[in-house]
Parts: sequence; C-alpha cells; structure tokens
Amino acid sequence: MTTETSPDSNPLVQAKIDNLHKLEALGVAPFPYRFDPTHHAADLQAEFINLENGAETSIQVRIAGRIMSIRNSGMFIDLRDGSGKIQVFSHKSVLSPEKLAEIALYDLGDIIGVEGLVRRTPRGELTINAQDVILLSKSIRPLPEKFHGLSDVEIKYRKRYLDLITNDASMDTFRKRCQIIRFIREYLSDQGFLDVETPMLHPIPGGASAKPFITHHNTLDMRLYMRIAPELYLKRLIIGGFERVFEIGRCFRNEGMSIKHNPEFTTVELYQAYADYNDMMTLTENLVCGAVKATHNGLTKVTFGEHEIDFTTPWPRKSMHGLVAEKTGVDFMAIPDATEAAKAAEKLGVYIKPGAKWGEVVETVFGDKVEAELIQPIHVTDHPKDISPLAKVHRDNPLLTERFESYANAWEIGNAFSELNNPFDQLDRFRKQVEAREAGDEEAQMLDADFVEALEYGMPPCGGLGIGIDRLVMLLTNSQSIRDVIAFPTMRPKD
RNA sequence: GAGCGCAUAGCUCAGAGGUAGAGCAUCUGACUUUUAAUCAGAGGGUCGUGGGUUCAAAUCCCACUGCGCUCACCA
Repeated sequence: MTTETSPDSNPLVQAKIDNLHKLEALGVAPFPYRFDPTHHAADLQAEFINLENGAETSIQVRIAGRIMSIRNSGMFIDLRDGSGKIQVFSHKSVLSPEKLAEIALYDLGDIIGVEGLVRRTPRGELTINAQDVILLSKSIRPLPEKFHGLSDVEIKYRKRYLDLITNDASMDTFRKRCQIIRFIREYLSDQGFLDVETPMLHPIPGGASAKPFITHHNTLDMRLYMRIAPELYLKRLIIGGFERVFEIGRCFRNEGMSIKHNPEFTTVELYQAYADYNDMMTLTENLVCGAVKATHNGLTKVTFGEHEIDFTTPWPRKSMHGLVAEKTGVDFMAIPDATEAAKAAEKLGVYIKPGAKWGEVVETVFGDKVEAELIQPIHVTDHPKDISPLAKVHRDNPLLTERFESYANAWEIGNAFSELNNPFDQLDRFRKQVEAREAGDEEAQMLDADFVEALEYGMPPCGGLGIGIDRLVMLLTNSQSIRDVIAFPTMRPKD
C-alpha cells in the first residue's frame, strides 16, 4: 500500500496526508478494524435532556463519528454520527501528552471513537469528557465549508455523500423516504397483501404507455426491455390465486427528465381480488394519509412551498368530465363525437392535436384547465375509455372507465382502476393500441398475447392501484425537485 | 428536443475591459471551558474548455461541455 499517489496535487490534500504520515510515525493505525460504540449522539441528547448546565456525571459511554469542527486547538471537537452531533472535550488533566499530540494531528473529516464521561458544560452543551480517543479512519480530502455546507446542486447530486455529510435536511429527507416506504410495506402486509417481486426485464414492456429502455441478453440473444410498470405480472399472480399482492420497486422510462421525472423511479403497485376502484380510493387515502402521519408526528397536514395541504380523509371524489364542466361550463358527455368535442375544446382555447379521440380531448382540456387547481387531495374519477386501455368499462357508461387518478399539489400521485378482466375486451384494447403504434404513437402499448391468454383462464374482479413513491416523498418532505428525493439521480457524465 | 440562465481558491461568494478578492478551510505562532472560538501572520487560482475582438479579457463576441429553470412527452 502506498500513500505516494495522492488523489491530486491539491495542497489541502497533501497537508492531510502529511498528518496521516505523522500519525503513523507515532504508531497510530490510520485505518483500524472496529469499534464498539455504546450510544448515538441523539440518544445521549435525549437521555440527558434534563442534565443541568455545569453538571458532571460518572456515566461512561463510547461514541464514534466524523469530526465536523475543532475549536481551541483540539480541546473541543464536534462529532457527528448517524443520529446527530455531540461535543467531545479533551483536556490535559485527563489525557496524556502523547494522546494530546495525536489529537492535534486529527483533521476535519476524520472519523474517531471516543470513550468518556457525560457532562453538560456551563454554557449548556452536552459533552463527552474524553478518557480515550482513537482514530478510526483518516480523511484526506477537505470537507465543504462548515457553516454554509454544500449548496452547489450539481455536486450535491453527483457526490451525494458530501451533501449528506454537510446538510442535515438532506439526511432527513432520505430518512423520511425510508419511513414512507416502510409504512406502506407494513400497512399493506397487515392488510393481507403479499409482498412480491416480478421481472424488471420484460420481453414485452406493458402496463403503461411509455417509451422503454432497450437492452439485450447475450446467451438468449434476445431483446429485453427494462420494465415500465409491473402491472401485467402482478395481475398474473392474481390469476394464479393470490388475492392480494403488491410490489414496491423501480420502473424505467426512456423519456424526458425534469424536476418531476427521473429515468428510473419507484412505485408501489397493488392488486386486490374482488375489490373495485371505490375500494382503491379508500385504500389510497389510508396509504397516503398514513404515510403523512408516519412522517409528521401523527398530523395530517403538510406544508409544500406556499401551500398547506390537508390529507385528512375522506377526499372528494369527482369525475374528470364533471370537473371540466364545473370549470369551463362545457359538458363533454353531451358531445360524444370526437370532432365536435375538439371544436368545443378549441373554443375554450385548448389546442387539440389532429385526429385526437374523444377521450383524448377530454383529458387535454382537463390537463389545461383543471389540473393546476387540484392542490388539496382529490380523486379524479371515470376517465374516458380511449385513454385507459387496462381499465374496466364503467358499469354505468360505456364511454368511461372505472378509473381514478388521485391528485395533490396539482400532481398525479396515484392511478387506479377496476381492472379489466374480460379477455375479449382486453384483446380488443390491445389491438387498438397496436393500431395507434403503427400510426406512429411510440408510447402506445404492445400486444401482450401471453397476458391475454392468462386472462382467458379467468381473473377475479380486481382493484388495482399504483402510487409514485418519489412524488409522494417530495410532497411529504417539501422537496422541489425529484432529484432531492432520489439519492443518486441520473446525471450526464461530466467528462 | 426547444428557449432562458449559471460556471471565479477545497467550500460559500464578491468582482462586469486595466496587477485576482473576502469569509470559512489549510499552514505557522499564541491561547486549555469553546459554541460559525478568538488573536497575529503566511500560502493557495490556466476565472468550465476552445476560438475571436482589443494595446489590454474573469469581464465583450462565437462555439463546445456540464448544471439549473421553463416548455414539450410523461409518473
């Protein structure tokens, strides 16, 4: 092993490597093997919250963490562990001159272990009076500035570890992400849903309308697609006899990136036999409101930007065409002809692409005129059949489906249907998608004959629901960009 | 994919044609109960890359690269 080849010729790096060599000369191992902490900083802060200023205890603890700040020539060190920060006090009345000389060679960013007694300084800072200090890992690169932290967004995303080291808020976001996913997993498991895994490599990408990533398997010499949704495999499990299944996992879509889109993103999809979309609305409310409570101390209100969003259940349920009629005064249900509907839309100032189907017109008007106002949680129901190839036709109206999308903060956060289980209808819908595809719609779905065959064996009536986890995490952590809730967002290589 | 904006020391940022600046960090010294510790001193830069205009470019112009925002497609 050598320390000759430094990462670069930066003198700041060289100074730390020099300190490493000086420590080695003192017989200090810069990268030892293990340490046994007895406590975390936050536990101690909580446990001794009532310890008075100036009080000393004889309670001995071991802690470990990264040096974030050094004051008074090493006498005071702020240590940061996975839970928070705590101050370490190293005094010549306790530690040997040799140990003090060693501490003097520690740098910001080094990871150390400390054994000592708990006290609170006269100024009120909970502190460990060190009886022994040990270097656990030497750092040889300078940390971002201690007060402002790291604010260059490009470095935050490319080198997330630096963001996490310096920005507590960023660490909180990823902890909340974990809490949200854990809540969903536990809630669904408690409701009898089976936690399953289905393929991410699909011979035919299905379950959504999106452009897939294409890859290739060498041994099979076949084209495979990264999944755009797990839907069709989860339904095959329902056909197989599992009555409730869910999957939390990654989907991949080869589309534009934005503040709300990353090429890989996480969804929860679930299917419940013998349920319909009304049941899915209730389940959506329970999942989302429960996730809010799990991350907001049991409260159901969230602040996002300038809005306060109240997730208290139940949420309103309004049809897409009804909301459009409310907002524009135009009842598209009375204009079931695509051409006439397009004329009506254009009269409202909404551009409709040539050849749009009736349902696409309704959806476009909804997107232009209504969507932006849906700040408080709401279920938008009964989407047109033309835009919902996997949803069951509405029991009261053949133009519509039993589908809903849940909105909050003007974002779609959930999408659900009474699942289509009629194999004749499904085949017909697939064929219409194939026609659209052949007409140039790259995002129209492919015909999955194997899935249709599976349906032919019989799928029970079934409710299905998908929720975008990343956007939910954004909402519940007041994050303005999806890159703030994905630890390693997709970035173009720098060089 | 299109439009607009940003890129200066390890980090956070000033500088807008005339010798490259500050704070933190680093190094040297002082200081052993500090809290963004303090005090004195020092070092640190191909101003994203490549062209151009000019006596002179971090600064003006062009191209490129990366990032951000808005729009389009979408969750």
